[in-house]
Amino acid sequence: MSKAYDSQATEPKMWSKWIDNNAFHADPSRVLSGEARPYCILIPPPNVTAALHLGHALNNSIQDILIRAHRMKGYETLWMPGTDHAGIATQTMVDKKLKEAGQPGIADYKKKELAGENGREQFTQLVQDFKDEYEARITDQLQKMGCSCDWDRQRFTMDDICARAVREAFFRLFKDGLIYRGKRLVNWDPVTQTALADDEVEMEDVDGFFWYMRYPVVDDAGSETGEHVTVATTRPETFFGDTAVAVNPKDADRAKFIGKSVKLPFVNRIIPVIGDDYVVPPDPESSDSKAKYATGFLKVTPAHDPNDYMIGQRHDLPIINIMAPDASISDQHGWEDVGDASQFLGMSREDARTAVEQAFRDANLLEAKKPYNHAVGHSYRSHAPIEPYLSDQWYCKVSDDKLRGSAQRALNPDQRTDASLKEWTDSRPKMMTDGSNDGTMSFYPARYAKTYETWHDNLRDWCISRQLWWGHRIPVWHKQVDLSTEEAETFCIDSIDDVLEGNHIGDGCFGRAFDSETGLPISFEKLFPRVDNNTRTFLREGVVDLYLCDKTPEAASRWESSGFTQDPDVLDTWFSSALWPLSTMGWPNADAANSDDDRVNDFESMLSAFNPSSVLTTAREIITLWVSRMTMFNRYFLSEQHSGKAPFKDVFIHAMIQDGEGRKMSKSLGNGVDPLDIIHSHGADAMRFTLCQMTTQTQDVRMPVELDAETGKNTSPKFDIGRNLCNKLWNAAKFAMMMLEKNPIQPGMPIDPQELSLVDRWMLSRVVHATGAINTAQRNYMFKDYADAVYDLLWRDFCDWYLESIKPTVSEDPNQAAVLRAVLDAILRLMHPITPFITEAIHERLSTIPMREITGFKFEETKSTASLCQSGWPIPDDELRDEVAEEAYGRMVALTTAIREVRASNKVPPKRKVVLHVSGDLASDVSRWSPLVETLCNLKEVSHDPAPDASASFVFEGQEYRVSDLADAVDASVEKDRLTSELASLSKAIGGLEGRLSNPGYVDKAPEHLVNQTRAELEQKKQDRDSIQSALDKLG
RNA sequence: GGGCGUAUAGCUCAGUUGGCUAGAGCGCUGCCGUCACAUGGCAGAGGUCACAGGUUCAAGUCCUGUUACGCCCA
Repeated sequence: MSKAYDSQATEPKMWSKWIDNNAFHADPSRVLSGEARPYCILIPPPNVTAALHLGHALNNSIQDILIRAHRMKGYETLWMPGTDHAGIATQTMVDKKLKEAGQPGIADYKKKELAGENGREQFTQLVQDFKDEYEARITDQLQKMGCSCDWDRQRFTMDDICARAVREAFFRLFKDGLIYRGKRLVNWDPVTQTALADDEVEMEDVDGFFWYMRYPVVDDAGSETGEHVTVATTRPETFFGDTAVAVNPKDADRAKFIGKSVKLPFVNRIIPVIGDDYVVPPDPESSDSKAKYATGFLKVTPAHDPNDYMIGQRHDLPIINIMAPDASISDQHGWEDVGDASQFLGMSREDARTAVEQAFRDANLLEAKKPYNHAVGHSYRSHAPIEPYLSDQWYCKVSDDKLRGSAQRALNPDQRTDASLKEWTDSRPKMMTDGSNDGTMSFYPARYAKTYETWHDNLRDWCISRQLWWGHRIPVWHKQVDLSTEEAETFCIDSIDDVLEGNHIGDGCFGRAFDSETGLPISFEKLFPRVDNNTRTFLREGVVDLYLCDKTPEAASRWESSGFTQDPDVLDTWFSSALWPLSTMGWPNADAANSDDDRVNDFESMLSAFNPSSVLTTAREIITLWVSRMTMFNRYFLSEQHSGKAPFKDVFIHAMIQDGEGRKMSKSLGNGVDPLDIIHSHGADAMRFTLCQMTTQTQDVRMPVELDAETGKNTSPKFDIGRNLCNKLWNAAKFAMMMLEKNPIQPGMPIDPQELSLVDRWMLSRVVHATGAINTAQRNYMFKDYADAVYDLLWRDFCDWYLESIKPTVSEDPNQAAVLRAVLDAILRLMHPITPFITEAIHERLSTIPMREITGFKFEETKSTASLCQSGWPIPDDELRDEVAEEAYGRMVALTTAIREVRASNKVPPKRKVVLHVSGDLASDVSRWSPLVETLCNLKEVSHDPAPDASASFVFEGQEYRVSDLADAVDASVEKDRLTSELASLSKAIGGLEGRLSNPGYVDKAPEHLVNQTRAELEQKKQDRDSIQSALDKLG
């Protein structure tokens, strides 16, 4: 074996071994037959937009640790891998790359599409190529990290199987009335020109202004009365779309204006002054900045402000959209009465703001302009300010109890809050109801349940359409139909030949009709009025918009020949992500999935074997974006009588890695660390161990980032911890196996642990302790505790003490050799989930070394032992826990430490052997511990004679002992200093203990065992002090 | 404005239901080329547990308030 561990040479070999053994493949039939319990993790599919960063490395290391541990514990283990198409992010990224390369971007392809030249298809093909490249790159990264995913089942959110799930889900929700089309204000990103969901909008504080604009009051005839009202606004450029001015009816000074009218300058539109509670009356002294800056008059622009939209709804105000999709001022999208404002048309909203200010100023209509800092929504993708924009969008009615309530009820009742349960009485989990499936999902750490709960309490309907090309196209076809025509009648009657009920049109297709005039839905009953019990007729007047949702692959050919056009929009990426627990398992059609995927043929078993999954491991911002939606959909689509099960039992939210200054790692700051760089410099195991050890229960962890001068790449000294640990393991194993190969273990009957030496019994007991600690840590997702337990077991117990202790005896003691072999094996298994490559490599060699069983030192049964990765987890009997050995060995360690201190303070050269003088009880202990003490303290001999004058003293368990032959002469002053400082610290401790015991409250009220413990401790310290004092006295 | 988190050694972090003289790793100081490992060994220095009150026999830990920083939501 090499002097140091070589990760670069080892990792590829071990990876091939696992793949050749098919070690990661999950077999659902073993679950369904009851042979094995399932353990399943669905990977949070990384976006194909970019390579993985350190946060991914952390998240996936955690998942692999859990997966590998459970595989070794005998579970049938599935880790489902895959990637996410990430609609807007990927499309934007490809567009940017094309532009950087000087090639046509999406704008050019849009022109092509308009010209009928297939621009959409050409562009999405380019994105597809990009996706292929990044998917391969991400897969490679995960494999380099050692991720033991079932690679035969890898999915992509836009592959055929996932696409079928999306069509099915959309169809069912559409049919059930949980998807609707609505003209609403959306969060519009004018740069990417798409709607965004609420959670895709980032609030940023912006230094802006309040503008105070005067609107003249007019009389009934429209003539100015000479009065005016002053509105305060942060967005003067939207005034073209004002359709009212509002005041608070309780505002005594201004309520008199209600019912009057004002004239919009330049536009010359006459708009009413209305009363609405929403308006905040002005109060210059108020700490509320709204009241402080308000004038009491609010301009109401329903098409460009969500609050104004609500006011507009309450007062039935017109909604006038004054902008084009790129947010320039336009009279082409719903604004007709331009009046004298045509000079502003075509301006960007930023230019318009300046121009409007100037125009008002010139007309003496600008009263003031005050600086104002406020939060403005920005697109998380383009970072442009969001424009509230009126448009037709598809919504998923997540506010329905079947979705929202179901997600609330999924939460473990211990993690619900009283306030939420009180407000949402229906959301109380119905745990007592048979088959309710409620209350089964728990968050770790528990505090994150609150984020989940609050999100649902405040949930609004989810805008699911995106004006993009990269994504799942909405499976809806539209046609405006004039019902009076013969063609319409023929079409409608023919198409509903096999009407079953409602608007069900044929197999897999469902339609809804809306009155084109009013936009109101037209029911089936109205469209096909009943003549008598058996006959229906057809409504022969009016124009309707027909929307047909068709989930079948033949949909396009079926409807487009009849003049229908497919909705051009795609679905929000999270719609397909939300189906991940279903689509990856072949839902809704296992047979079709089997034929779509030639790698596996057991989709029919997957859903029942592995859904719900065991745990979802993710970052906290995903709770709202993804956890919620997966829960709603899984429960909705798997519901029979009751809501289906939540898609996972546990949700583990891991910490976020920041740099040394507490900033997010990001490309723009240049403080990111690339996992592949670390794998290259330190090895995958070192990276994994370090990340595992950093994973505490807090929400942020810091990783100081340094630029490596040699490679020019970012790294962190923290990874040295992992590298050093691997090297330590490598060398300890090398040493142990050298011993074992020199003196091979003879096979024989299992060894009775009672026949083993002290240090062997101690070491076995340490393994039992560590195994327990590690199991507990895993169960509670305490990854740092796991790493620390491994560190202590390997480094402190095994290397520092066990290996050092057995050096003189292991070659002559066959039982000890067997223990060494067994303990190293157990350590490799306990470490394997964190550091899979190195442990596999060592185990490969260890498994060629003969072994002899030790009674009670057992390992879990697994379906294969072809590699360590597939082998069983340690399950040592509790009887191997040996408190007597731990106590005795602990005393020996304390004695060793005391002697080493004497040696160090007297500057005894490490090579010099000294003489220990003991008498009394300790003498027999030391002879029993021989030759451990001699080896560990480097003793020439243990003498029972009194020490010569040239010796140094130390105190052990209240008695004074001496060490001689330290040097040719002992320096009395060093000795004196050491003893004096020890005496001082003892006196301080004694003072503290005496103080506690002289406090009557303590003796009376503290538990008795604690008081006794304090008394015993005081006695011991006093003995120590007296011994030291007497040693000092002898020094004179 | 609401919610959550964090503040402990120079740095990164542990510290369960209150019960040690507050721990670990890195870094630092001294010694060590020793035949598993210098990516190592042995020994050592280093802390008013953010601040102010309170509860208690006992507070890093519980309560109240304050300050600073971070994140999420509005």
